Amino acid sequence: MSAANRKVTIVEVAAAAGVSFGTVSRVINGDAHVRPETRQRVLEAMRALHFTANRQARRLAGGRSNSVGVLVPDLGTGYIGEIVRGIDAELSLSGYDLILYTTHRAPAKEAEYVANLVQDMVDGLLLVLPRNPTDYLSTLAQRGFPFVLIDHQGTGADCAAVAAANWQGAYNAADALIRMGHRRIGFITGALDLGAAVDRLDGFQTALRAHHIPDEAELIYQGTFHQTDGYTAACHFLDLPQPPTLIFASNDVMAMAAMDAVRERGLRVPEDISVMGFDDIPQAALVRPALTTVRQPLEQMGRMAVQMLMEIFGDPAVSPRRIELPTELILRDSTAPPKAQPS
Amino acid sequence: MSAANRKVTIVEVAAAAGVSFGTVSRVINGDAHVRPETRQRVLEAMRALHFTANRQARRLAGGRSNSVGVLVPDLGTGYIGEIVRGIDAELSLSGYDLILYTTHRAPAKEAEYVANLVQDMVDGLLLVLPRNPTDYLSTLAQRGFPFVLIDHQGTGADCAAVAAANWQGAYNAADALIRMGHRRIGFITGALDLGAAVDRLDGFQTALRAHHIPDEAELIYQGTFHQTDGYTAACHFLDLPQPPTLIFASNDVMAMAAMDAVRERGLRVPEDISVMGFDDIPQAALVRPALTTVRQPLEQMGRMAVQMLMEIFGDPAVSPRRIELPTELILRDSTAPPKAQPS
DNA sequence: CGCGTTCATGTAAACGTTTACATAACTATA
DNA sequence: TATAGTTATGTAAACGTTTACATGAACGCG
Repeated sequence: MSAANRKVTIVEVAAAAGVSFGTVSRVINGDAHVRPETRQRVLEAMRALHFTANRQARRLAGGRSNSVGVLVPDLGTGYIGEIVRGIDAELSLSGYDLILYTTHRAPAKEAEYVANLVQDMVDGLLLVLPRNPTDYLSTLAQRGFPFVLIDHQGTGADCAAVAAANWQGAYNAADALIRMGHRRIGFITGALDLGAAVDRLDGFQTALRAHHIPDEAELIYQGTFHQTDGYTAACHFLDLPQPPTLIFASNDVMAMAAMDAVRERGLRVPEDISVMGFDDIPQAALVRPALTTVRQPLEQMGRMAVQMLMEIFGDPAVSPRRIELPTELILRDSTAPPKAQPS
Repeated sequence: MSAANRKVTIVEVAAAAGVSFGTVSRVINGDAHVRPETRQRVLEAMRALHFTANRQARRLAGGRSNSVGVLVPDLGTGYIGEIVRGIDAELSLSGYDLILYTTHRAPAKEAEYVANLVQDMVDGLLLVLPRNPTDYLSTLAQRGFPFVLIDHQGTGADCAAVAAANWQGAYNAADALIRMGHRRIGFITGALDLGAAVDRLDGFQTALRAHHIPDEAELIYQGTFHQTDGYTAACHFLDLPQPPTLIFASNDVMAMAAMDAVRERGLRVPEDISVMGFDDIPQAALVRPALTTVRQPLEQMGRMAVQMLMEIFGDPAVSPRRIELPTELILRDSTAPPKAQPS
């Protein structure tokens, strides 16, 4: 109501409530040693003065800042965006603030810098899709700083992590499409320095083997998860003497680009060739034909990561778990049984 | 190299460099009063010790935290994401960190709380699409706290702001499509408590008038920018005795939903009915048929806002400007001249 | 009824900086 | 060569909290 011109501090609240600032601090931090009636008085004073604790000072003095840092590689693909949505939603439930860092600019060295920097700002860290995190992960772990990895198939080191069942998703999808009749499948990999990409490729190849389909080199195109790869990969496949009947891209973005390439050749999806992706980003359902894909529970991964972090906050000694969330094949309109089946 | 276990402070750097901590502080802040050779020694010590200044302490002591807060309503639509991308890119150029707050949870009152909270955390604020900002805007302005509004057609109060030429965009688009032959156009509005939505509607209606086309109530559907509105609006229009030949949605998300509705009726876009949107979010180009739309320079709006903020940092007394970035009609495949033209 | 406990509250130091001020070391001037 | 005027550096207080410790009041027990 009244336009307090300066910042309201704990001391002013104390004065208003007729107690010392120490007591106010105790009330804020929920310390048990404060008489209910005193607490009430303090609470009222806080409300009346529109008091909000200064997080800087809090954290500096050794308390919690009630915010967690989120490191993401970028914001471009929609894929990250979904994860962040989940994180944000869950975080706000717990009354934490989100501090977002994009690290697309940060090669090797900057990583440690960022980690360092972030450390005295936030209570914990959420690392989305860390690229080569070995550098600072050890530092973090060793200092006992709370963090959880999202979508990183790590070195197996015992870090708290949440990921999607990439291998399983790729396997199941390939299996289903093979049963549908496809035997020549062009696969576009992701950036193979990412565990997720390797897992998807591996799941795919295992399904092939399970059906006794030979693993032909010309049907594996090495991509990097970027849109352009989808386009060039599709061109490569279509130029083959015997093109595949299905293109399976390691993510949706590449799959969509592949569809464009197919159409540019005057071919139709899925009548002439089927296309599928991985991720189920929002636009996968919007694109025409709607994209068959493997759904990663992106938003839920974010939520889960936050929950794990809160668990760690509660008990720092808790042994780090790695949670793998299930993926699900989403059949839409971009896939169909192959039209001409020689076999 | 060496695994410093504790946080490195200014004092340790001072010891290593053989100077007092005051001098180190001066070096950090680029104070002129320090001998070049001393500065060199301090710099080396900082590097050797992997020193990074503690932002909390810095800000608490009255300095800058080198981070700016960004308030967004949510992260869902892709529309906001683009703006944030621009902000992030430009911010990192200036060496600032981004602190992201999503306010979807924040009705009326929380706004002031958030603003208060944020204030002692960041050096400045970027408010994306503030809903009813009058509450805290005055507080902010009155305290001389630096901030700039993004995509808010305000009360005309003199706040720094960047926006897109919504009126012009809608006018030009409508004008172009009318010249293409459309005379019955169904318009889906956005949430009319948002200035942008009003401007688009107004631009559209003005174009109609300019071409002496009567403004029929049944051809204006009041939406809220959400996907479902697009669907129901399209159904409404198609059920009309004389359906429009073009549906003009106030954003891309509604336009895409409208296309779905059209297709469900067994009609084809654009052969049977044209559809267009507004924003040019990334998926607008991906969707089939690719969506005709009005491009808002989303990313650039973010960049511009940061630049304005930096300007304010540089000289707080600078008089607040309102910048309106031009919009552009992007003709894609979802629009075509109307097929049967009675007139 | 007095003394050791327990519980509520006040106090002081610390967190890592910045900034205003004090001081020491130089210059330049007369 | 003494002296005022700079310029570089050191020092102390402040920022708004938390936390360990000190104090004082109330209470139960023998």
